[in-house]
Amino acid sequence: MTITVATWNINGVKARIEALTRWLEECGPDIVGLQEIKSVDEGFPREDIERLGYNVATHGQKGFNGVALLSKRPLEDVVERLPGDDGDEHARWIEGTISTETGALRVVSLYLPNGNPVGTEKFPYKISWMDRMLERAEALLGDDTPVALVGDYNVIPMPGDARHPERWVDDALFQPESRSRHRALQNLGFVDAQRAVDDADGIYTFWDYQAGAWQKNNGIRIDHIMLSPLAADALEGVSVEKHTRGWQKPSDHVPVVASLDL
DNA sequence: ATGCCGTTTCGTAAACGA
Repeated sequence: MTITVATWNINGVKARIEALTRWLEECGPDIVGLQEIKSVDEGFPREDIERLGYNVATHGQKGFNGVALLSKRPLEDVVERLPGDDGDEHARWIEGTISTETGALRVVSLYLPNGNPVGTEKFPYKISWMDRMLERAEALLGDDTPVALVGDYNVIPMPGDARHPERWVDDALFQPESRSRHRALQNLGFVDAQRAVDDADGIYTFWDYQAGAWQKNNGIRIDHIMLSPLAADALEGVSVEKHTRGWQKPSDHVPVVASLDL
């Protein structure tokens, strides 16, 4: 049976509830990882989403960051922290498992640190966070359950993932240290779902609000669905929901959806 | 380009984002 798993950096769930519910009704994904909900758990518009038939698990934070999982099936074994640094209070990680008639899928919604500006403490925080992510990703491979690591990675993996790669060479999203760790995730066995189904350049998931980036198609691909080998074997297709960027009051990111025959 | 735009906060300017 086909399970659709999606990721969307919503850039403020309360400001975006109209677009979010519109897209959930239109697309009907089985499970969605949200990032940048910018809300505490108590402020999350849970009822508006539950009304559409979704279970909701949130890991919120005041003001910024914050991740969530929305699932038509019950969410089991929810974990809200990335291990490796008990002092890290940023809400950037939530994982949960859904059961299907034929098995299960473990889904992580992750919001990887931006890391800018390079040269401040923000960049080593990003890199050490990625090292922690790699540790957790490797541990998840030890289970029999297929895994989907979905989210805003804040990494431009390849030059072809940016309209103007030369403009990003000094940016944390395109640093060799960021890109090599994204490759390390693939070397563990995780597959970039988008590249697996279509290796074309020029497929973007983010367009800045500034300087007419959307109108000029000055975009980057930084929202990724990374699949463990068992999940990648089930991959049927990927959709970048580009049309949502043209809606009223859009997020600067668009959803990415993978279909898995599990 | 210390710019552009958008969301959030014990707000009315500043932090954060990419």
